[in-house]
Amino acid sequence: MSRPRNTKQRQLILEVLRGTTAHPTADWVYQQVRAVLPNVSLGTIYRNLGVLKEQELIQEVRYPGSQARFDGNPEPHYHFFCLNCDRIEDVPLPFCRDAEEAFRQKLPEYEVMGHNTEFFGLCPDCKDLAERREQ
Amino acid sequence: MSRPRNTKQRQLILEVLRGTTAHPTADWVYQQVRAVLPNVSLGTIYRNLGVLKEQELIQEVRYPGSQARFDGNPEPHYHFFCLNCDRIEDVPLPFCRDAEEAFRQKLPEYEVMGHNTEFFGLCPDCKDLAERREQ
DNA sequence: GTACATGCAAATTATTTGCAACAGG
DNA sequence: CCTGTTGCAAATAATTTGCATGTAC
Repeated sequence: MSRPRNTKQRQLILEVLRGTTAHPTADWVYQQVRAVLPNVSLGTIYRNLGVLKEQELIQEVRYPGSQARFDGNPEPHYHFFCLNCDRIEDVPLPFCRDAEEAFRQKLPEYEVMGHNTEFFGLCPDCKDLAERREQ
Repeated sequence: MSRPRNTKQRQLILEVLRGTTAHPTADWVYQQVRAVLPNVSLGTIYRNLGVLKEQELIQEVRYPGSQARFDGNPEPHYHFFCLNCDRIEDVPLPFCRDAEEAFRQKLPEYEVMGHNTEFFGLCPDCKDLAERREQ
């Protein structure tokens, strides 16, 4: 276990992630950071995303057919994934752990540490588009 | 929209996935299929996994830090992901759509088509190991 | 001063694709 | 036959790593 340092690269990556709700990819973060530190490398981005994840300051979100996405909010919360435009949004519903409790009751031999839930479907924009196309 | 054919490669890939509960990677499927059809290529595996997904005969499961995994059971159900050994298991709890309904009530401008939930923690084997190590 | 971190580039991993030959319906 | 599919190999995309140098503490 090493103690991570507060490099300006790492601070900036965290700021970038905290400053958006778009759940961006590593490459998007890279572009943003590069606007401030033009010599930063993509390797540094990936290494720091890994460190920040280990420190539980950020989360990684995955969805089939999409590359890794990052979330500056480390608290458990729901995500919505738009099947049409690949957008990921936060869902303003309270995070409910009832299912975890049911799991522990039924299968006590497991250690359940948490769960992720992603809803999927069409975001308002894509739903509108789809409805217009139908007519 | 083209009509897929029943090639022996595709049939076999589906059988392999239906014959395991291990949620294997594309490469594992490749090894299994190759035991029967030695000339099959990995490209064929990936192409067919894509087709089978589109036909909703299989599912793809993703978890941070792990490559794509495939599930021969296309019905919505819960997964458990072991943080220590990367194993994915099915969870024998009834699939509950209450959260989807709550989502629709609160955000009717979205079209919610479903949701995925993965629990995570330690499987029985890894929990035992961890407990023994603690002593 | 001593790790940890960086930039750079090369390496690795995972997945996709072009194409000529093949095969299912 | 016609068109979807295959095997092969090369290409692409995503991510990781080795290493000499730089920098936080």
